[in-house]
Amino acid sequence: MAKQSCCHKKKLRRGLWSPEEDEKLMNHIAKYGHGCWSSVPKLAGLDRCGKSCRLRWINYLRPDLKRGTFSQEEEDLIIHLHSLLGNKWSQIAAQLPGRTDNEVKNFWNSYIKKRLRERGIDPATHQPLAEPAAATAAAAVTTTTTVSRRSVFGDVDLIPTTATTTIHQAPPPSFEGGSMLDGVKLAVELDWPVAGDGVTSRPCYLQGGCFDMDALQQHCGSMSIPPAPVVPSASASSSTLTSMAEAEHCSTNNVAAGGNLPWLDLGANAVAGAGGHVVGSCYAGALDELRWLEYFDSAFQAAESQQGALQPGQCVYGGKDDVPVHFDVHGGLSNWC
DNA sequence: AATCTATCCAACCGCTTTTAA
DNA sequence: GTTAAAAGCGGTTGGATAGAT
Repeated sequence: MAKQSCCHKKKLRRGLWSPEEDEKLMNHIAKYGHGCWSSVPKLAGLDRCGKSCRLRWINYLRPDLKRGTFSQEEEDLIIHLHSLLGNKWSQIAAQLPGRTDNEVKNFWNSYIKKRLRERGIDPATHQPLAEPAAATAAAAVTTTTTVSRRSVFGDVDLIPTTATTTIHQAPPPSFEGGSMLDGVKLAVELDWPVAGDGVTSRPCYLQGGCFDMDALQQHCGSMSIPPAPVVPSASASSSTLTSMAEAEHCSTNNVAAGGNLPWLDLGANAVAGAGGHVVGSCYAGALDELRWLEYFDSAFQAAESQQGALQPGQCVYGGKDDVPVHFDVHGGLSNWC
């Protein structure tokens, strides 16, 4: 028999919160803080369980909540972080100031998942959905152990060091001084698989590169990989173009298109320059399309790049188009520059 | 106008982890 | 070291609402 919740046991009120209940809870916390949540309902005069009060406060009443629709940058960041962390909603939400894990989770399930599927991307794996063409590409990937999954975006510092999955949160990303992806620099301690534990290949992301975890473990051991310089990736550029378009849409001051995105000279300037001076809001839709197409394409690059691996000595960022290079760690770490 | 269907999101459920006794 | 309570987390549910028929 299923265990009854605390609310059931005590026959407490459940369901939606009334404005009066919200007010009681807010007043109580404003005066005394929440302290021990189990004592909050009694002290606040609420017929709720402490757990329910806590959830209501965290997800709805907290004054620092942002609420409202998610921005393009937030969406980009969620997709990116999900590709790294999976359904670790609290960790993802921690990178999004003013957003709750519940909010992020709902947004993912109701919107992002659908959009990814529409574009032929499996939201669970961030790889192309199984289709004839995609299956071929996927088969190519499985022929080697060097590539398992590719980062959708390539501009986040991820530094594998030890054996946990702790995200060290950088200072909150700024919404004003740059794109969110630009603001978030993550150092991740990855959960290294132990040989024979059944985990055959997990991705390790380092600023546009994608590594086979086992391979990296073999090669790195306890070595520390120095953070590579922040280099714009082609995949980041299109999403940022969208952001730029939106920024332009929101601002009448015509802030220079790339002004708040210092590292985004690549695609940004190309478009802004070619189009005159700035990207008008009317291009936002097209840019969004571009972004998604690029995202889709990037999923195939895993298969493609492993066939055209870096030549010995070739710099990861030495490509003529600044396309993030995806290389084999077995012989590729020395190529990092 | 009435009904059906899809979508969104707040809240709940139950499990795991952390903390305190 | 053990146990119970509290807190945290991710998955799921159900009600409200919008849009389609």
